[in-house]
Amino acid sequence: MVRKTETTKSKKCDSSAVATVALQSDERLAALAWAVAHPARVRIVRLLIGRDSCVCGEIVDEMPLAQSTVSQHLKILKESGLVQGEIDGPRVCYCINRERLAELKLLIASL
Amino acid sequence: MVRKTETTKSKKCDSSAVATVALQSDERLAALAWAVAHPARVRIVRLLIGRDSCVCGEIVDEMPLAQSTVSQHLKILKESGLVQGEIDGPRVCYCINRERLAELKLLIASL
DNA sequence: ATTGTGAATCGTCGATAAACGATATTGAGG
DNA sequence: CCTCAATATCGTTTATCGACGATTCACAAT
Repeated sequence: MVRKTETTKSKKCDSSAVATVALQSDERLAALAWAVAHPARVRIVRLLIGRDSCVCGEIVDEMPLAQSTVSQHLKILKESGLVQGEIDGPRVCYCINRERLAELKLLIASL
Repeated sequence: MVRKTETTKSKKCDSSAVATVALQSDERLAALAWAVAHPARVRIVRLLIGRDSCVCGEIVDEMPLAQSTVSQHLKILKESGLVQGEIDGPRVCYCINRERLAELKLLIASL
């Protein structure tokens, strides 16, 4: 009845060393899945995959969302690593990080 | 500069009829990804896949979380369809819904 | 150096997730 | 019928998301 809650509270950062790898894998998968866990971000990812070359804020034009909102989603996608952004003159070109995408696919496929 | 925000506000439920399928696919993928977008839920899914047969609240024993919290995650997994729960006597057995899992894999793989 | 445009950030708001403890609920068995 | 154990649900708290408008930042080009 006492639930091993202490495990969470007392030693959050150092783990038991045994299942560490699995846990990290869980978090890795969760993080990548999280990036794609919103319709708008799925849409963006699809857009970027479609145009093999990079695109910039024309993403905004393709979405029924405010520019700032799209920018937020792009930020999340960038943080997950699924998307990369390069500054190209006055605008920013985004493109898919194929490696990360492959990682996501692998992690999901090997479930 | 006026952003087509109206699109969202005025006609949220009926879409242009063209990209409807794609949009639904986006939401489908997002919903399934969402189920797996949390380490604890990834863990649970892995547990259930591991034990091909159903398991019950021994899931709780495997997790450093309170019983109620695990129950919440299970609820989310159930709502996504990834997991099914059957009442088996005093306890509840959970098992993976292989079809949904396959759907998730397919949707991700076909990105 | 100034301006103008595309993009990121800030601040806010409402909604929802995540976690917990406490309280219901359910079904087996005495 | 009552009890016990396993789950689910409720209620609360804190943190985060998602969306927006407004502002700021960065860079090319004049």
